[in-house]
Amino acid sequence: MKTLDPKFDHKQVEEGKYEQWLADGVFTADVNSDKKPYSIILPPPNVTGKLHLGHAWDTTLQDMLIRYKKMQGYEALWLPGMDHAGIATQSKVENLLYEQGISKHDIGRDAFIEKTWEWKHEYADFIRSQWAKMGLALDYSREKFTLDSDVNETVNEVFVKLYEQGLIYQGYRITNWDPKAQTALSDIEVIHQDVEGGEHYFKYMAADGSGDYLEIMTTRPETMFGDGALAVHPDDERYSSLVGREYIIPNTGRAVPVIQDEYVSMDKGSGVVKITMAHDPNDFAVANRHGMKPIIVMDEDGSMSANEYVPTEFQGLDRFEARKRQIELADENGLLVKVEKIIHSVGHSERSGAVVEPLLSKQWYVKMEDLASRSLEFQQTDDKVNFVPDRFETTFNRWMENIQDWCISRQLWWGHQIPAWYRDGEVYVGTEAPEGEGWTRDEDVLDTWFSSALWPFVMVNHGKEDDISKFFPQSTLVTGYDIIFFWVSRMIFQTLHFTDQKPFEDVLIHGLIRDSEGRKMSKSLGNGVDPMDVIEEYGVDSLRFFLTTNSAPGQDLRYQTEKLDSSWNFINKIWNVSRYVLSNTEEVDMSTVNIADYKDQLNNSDKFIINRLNETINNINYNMDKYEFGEAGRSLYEFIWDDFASWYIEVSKVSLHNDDVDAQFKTKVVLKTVLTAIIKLLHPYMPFVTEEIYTQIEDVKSIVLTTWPEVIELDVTNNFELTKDVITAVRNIKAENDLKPSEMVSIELEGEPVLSDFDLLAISKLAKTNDVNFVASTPEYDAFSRVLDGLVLHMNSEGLIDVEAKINDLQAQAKKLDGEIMRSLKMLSNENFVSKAPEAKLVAEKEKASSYLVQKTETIELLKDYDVILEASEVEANLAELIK
RNA sequence: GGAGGAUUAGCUCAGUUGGGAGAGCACUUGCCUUACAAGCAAGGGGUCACUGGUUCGAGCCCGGUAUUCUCCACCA
Repeated sequence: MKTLDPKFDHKQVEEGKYEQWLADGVFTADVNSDKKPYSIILPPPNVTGKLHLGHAWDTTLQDMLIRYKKMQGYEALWLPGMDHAGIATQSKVENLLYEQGISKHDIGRDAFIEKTWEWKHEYADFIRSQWAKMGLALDYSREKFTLDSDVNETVNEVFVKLYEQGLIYQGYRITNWDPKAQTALSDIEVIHQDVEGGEHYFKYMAADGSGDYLEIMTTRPETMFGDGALAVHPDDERYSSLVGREYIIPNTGRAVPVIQDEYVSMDKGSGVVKITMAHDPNDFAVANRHGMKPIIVMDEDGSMSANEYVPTEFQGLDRFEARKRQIELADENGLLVKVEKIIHSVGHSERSGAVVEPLLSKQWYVKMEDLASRSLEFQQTDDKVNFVPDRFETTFNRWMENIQDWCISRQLWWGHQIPAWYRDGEVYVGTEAPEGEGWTRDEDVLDTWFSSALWPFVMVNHGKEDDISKFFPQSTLVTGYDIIFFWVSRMIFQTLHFTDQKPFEDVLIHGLIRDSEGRKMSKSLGNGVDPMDVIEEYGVDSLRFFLTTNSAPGQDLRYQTEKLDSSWNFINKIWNVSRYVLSNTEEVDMSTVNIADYKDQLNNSDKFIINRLNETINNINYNMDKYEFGEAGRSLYEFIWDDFASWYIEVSKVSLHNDDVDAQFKTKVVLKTVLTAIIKLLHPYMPFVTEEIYTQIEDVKSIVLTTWPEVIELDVTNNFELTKDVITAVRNIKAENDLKPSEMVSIELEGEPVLSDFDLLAISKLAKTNDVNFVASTPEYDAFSRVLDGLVLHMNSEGLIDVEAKINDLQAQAKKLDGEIMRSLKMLSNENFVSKAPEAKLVAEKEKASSYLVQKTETIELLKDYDVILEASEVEANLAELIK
């Protein structure tokens, strides 16, 4: 048998374990197993770079669930994968090329895609090495990538089917355009940020030369060249006479007519609005109602178009330059009324950061109405996807209720190319290219989330039909609340549509990880923390325990090194506890020994620790099943540190140093039984250190292959209070001892001799005093006395007691008891409490009250010896009456 | 404009059907006690944001207010 090193060294503990797990195939799920299935699909990370702390958190939660379920006897599958992350990856590679002075157009589509695959392979390897560091129980035999050919096939099939069902269509309308990445975006890829802008008021002079003008406000003067009309509300009497009259766009010679539309608000600004149909979604709608033709004045790169509508000096100018110039020029021409600075919300591209431009273009859309309503109806059924915490279901529902059609085409090269072909205005959509000459394929690719949305059924649909029947729908999806719209909601409606099933039973939503000051971790702030650095310093087990026990579900988590120190200390504690137990219990073989065989030899402390272990196991099961990892972790922490290490191990030393060989062995059995359970319970939180320790308890390949601890079925219920007495006695004696270390000569316990000889021995050893004995009545000598639950503790300091201090001490005890008695009286004298409270609560309260009364009586008796007369109060009499 | 968090000890946060306010870190005191000084033992510290209500009883449930964060929508 190996022994544990004196000092916990996370690097030594982590060394080689992951490789061994993979070699032994402990993470590989068997589709033919009889065991109940449990499955999770890993939210596929983007192949754009390294994993950050948020990934570490997300994956640790999943890893805990997988290991927990495996040990509980489930056939647990955790399916890894990565996402091609279209726009994100493409811009990374473009930047890389840009640094070399190359544009993607220089090398062409095929070569660019080849370069991107190289990038992908490099980062995929890197990500896998990070998964290994984290210890993730992933089944690599099933690993997928969103651009794998079989995934691509499914994506194409889905696209074609949706097209045939009329749920995918091409639309010519205003979309969110990223002029930097030069692609369309969906609504949720646009991030609104408050920035400083201006409300610019221009004069649109009447075309008849009368000198009349209308005052028009705009925040985007550069789009004025695209105006097609000025609009007023039909009911606005101020302007009704002007309808049809024409006004000249400032700095141009072009005049536009006044039209009426209910879209215009009479009470906003001047009540006259310019209609710029190709560069504003609302204006586009108005223009369509009036049969106006769109006028495009800006190109895809954000520069002003070179056409008849844009004045020559503006052509090719960047949109923001054009804005400035237009204002200047209007001012020079006396057409600028005023400019008011404002803070307003402006859409930015999630990826490139560029200000998003509403641009008229032809794109592919998913029609959302039916898909959304089906999801919403499904969430009304008992079979619904269960959100944890459930408030996120409301978030989901709200979004679904207000959803717009989803723009899915992207003007990129990296991604799933859209399976559509064109010839002379004809459109063909199919999984294969159409027959015949002259067809050209759509150059666009699909939104990266279009393929991610299919993950739940694509992932298990790779030629393994059995996997689907066994592991689909998945059991739990774990992700952050920032991903609900992008991914969770889309998985739900796509999976419902294509499989008539939900994608997963539960969605566990966690928060965001923040820096120590509560700010989001971001590149621009430079406050990001690399999980690999944390692992280097604290070890992965510390990181995992920190991540899983320091927040409640759905709440954000602040990264604090103090918490990691604390986690490290806990693991160090576990390490030392294990060292103690293992070095003292070598002869106990856990594969043959059974604690039930020793049930008649168990002392109060043995039963106490088993009782507490049972409570802890129940508590952990309860909380793990509710995804309350923090609560489960705290319960383990308290049990291990307070009950096992601080109490039971100290008591075990008394037993092990005693002469009774049978008792010694029994103590060893308890020690090792409890340790074995603890290490298993800890495993999901800290796989590496528990593997290290467990393989020294039993000869097994891996702790993952063992079983989850069960409650020990022994009658251990009646010893809790006795051991509490022992603990309280030790605590009291030690407290006194600290004050007067050399003066205490003996300890007497007055009352029925309910404690065993071993208990008495334990008290004297742990409190470091002379023998402890039972006495029938109050001793003659002066002693500090404490009234325990059912016993009176006398600490004999042989006449050195300060009598006044002792009296004060006893009176303080009495006063404290009075408070408790008042509280009990209040509750028990309340008819509503007595009649409404659960029976167990009532009984417990009566027992408490009874104990307080006895203690108070004892205290009064003790005070009598010093001629301090303290009568029992009316309150106590009343309470005594109630208890009967 | 709409929605949802958060508000508990000096700091960061738990608090599981309503029933005597907790942890980690920090602080004070005493200890190198044969698993652990990254430890052990003891201790101080809180009108649970404010306010009304329900209840015998509220940190917890309901209404309102304040502060703060986030998301969604709109802004010609």
